[in-house]
Amino acid sequence: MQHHYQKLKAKLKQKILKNVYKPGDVIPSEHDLMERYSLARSTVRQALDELWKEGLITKTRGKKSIVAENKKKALWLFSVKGFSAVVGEEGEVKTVFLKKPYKVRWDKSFFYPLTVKEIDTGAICVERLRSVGEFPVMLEYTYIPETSISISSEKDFVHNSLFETLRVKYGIDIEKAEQELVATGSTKEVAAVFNITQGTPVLHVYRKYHTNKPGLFIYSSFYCYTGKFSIGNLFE
Amino acid sequence: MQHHYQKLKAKLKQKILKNVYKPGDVIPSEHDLMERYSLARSTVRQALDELWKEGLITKTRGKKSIVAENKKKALWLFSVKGFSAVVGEEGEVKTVFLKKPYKVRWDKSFFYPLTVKEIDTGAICVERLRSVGEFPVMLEYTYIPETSISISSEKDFVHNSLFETLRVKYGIDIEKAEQELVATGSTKEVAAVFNITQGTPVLHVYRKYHTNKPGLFIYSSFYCYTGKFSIGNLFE
DNA sequence: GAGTGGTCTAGACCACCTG
DNA sequence: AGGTGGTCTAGACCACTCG
Repeated sequence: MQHHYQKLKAKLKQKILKNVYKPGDVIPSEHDLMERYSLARSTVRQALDELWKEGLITKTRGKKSIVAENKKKALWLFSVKGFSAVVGEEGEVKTVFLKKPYKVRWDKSFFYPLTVKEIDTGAICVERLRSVGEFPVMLEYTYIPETSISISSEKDFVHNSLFETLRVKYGIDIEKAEQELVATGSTKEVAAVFNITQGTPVLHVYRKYHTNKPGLFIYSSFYCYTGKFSIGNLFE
Repeated sequence: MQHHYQKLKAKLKQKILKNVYKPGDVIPSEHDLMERYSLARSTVRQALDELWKEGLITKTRGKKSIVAENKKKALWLFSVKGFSAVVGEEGEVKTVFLKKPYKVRWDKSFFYPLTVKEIDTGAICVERLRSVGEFPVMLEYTYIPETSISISSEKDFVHNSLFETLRVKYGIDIEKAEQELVATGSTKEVAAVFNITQGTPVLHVYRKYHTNKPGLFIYSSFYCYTGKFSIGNLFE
């Protein structure tokens, strides 16, 4: 959280999530934000653009931007900030760590090609289940190269958040990500977690996170049950 | 294709797709592109950022950007420019119009809320099937408000492309889009098109395109069979 | 140390919206 | 007509890469 646009983005996001700016409200114009925070317009715009991509505001030429109505029953998870922003009404998003984080050796046929250095060091796997209200919706396996990282208990997490922990304790920031999507029938294990019948279609996502540390990538494989909530995103 | 960054993006994209810049090649630095095309750096960067989001180049601090290796068996369709960019080796992407475009009245329970004006006018539906090589991968239904648009035959299409047609003939540019994803079992009709057994999981996408014409939105509902090719995208 | 991409500033013009 | 967001310019500093 070092760049100006990230700080501004975080401030506005907080105000939106804490209902200082309510759904349907206008937010200050780019010009106002420039003056209020002593920033150049392009910096303000970068912050607002990211808020738009996360589905928090809508922008229209000639009008002020407004806080999005969060009525959708969609999960907005195609942003590297992950899962937090989203989902109105139906209930809050909760994250549960299924096991203690554990060490693994990279599988020979990992879903993304690995560098030699990555293969030499092992990885730490974190298993998490996300729920909206009572409904489990996302089962995630995250793989972090063991280089200079030591997480051995869920108590090591800051604010119960993996990425927050990486940022605060290790200075690791997520900058970008690439992913691949596949629709697949749920396995017995996945079905059990989501409380659905085996074979029910689920979304399987493979993800590779790019960090601010050159050569350091974080990988993730997760399943989404879209029967209760769809997956939403915005793009250009 | 009016803005400078869009023109530059299109030029670079052409060079990449026509293999003037081959996978693994470096492309000219931002500074070079500034001078060559007499543009400001931020304009060059906007073009390159969009190419990155479409998966055509990779960027690294301190190094020149390079043309991405298109080895992935993934469809890169989360960009409003649609389908064209993608998929190496395995074969070319083809688009087939399944029927003549036909008029429909909006369904009462359309997948996105409609304005009164939209409901009053009807819509034109275009059914298309996309294939990679021999494999059909995407069955799409696109709905265009009938306002000031008259497409009645597939021969009305420019370059066999719907969006190209809207741009050239009607001055309609797609700027942004929002979408929702659901994993679902294929219906009999969908299964028949993809030549799979009924119930095989497919990805169902609902999409709303925002255009440069205020109040004009284009809607799309499509199915992706991800058994042969996954769906890929990049984000921040 | 020179080159590169990431961030940032301080202006500008335009098309669009509203009163 | 004045305000708004979308595009654009012409600079600047930084962290990083590489020879």
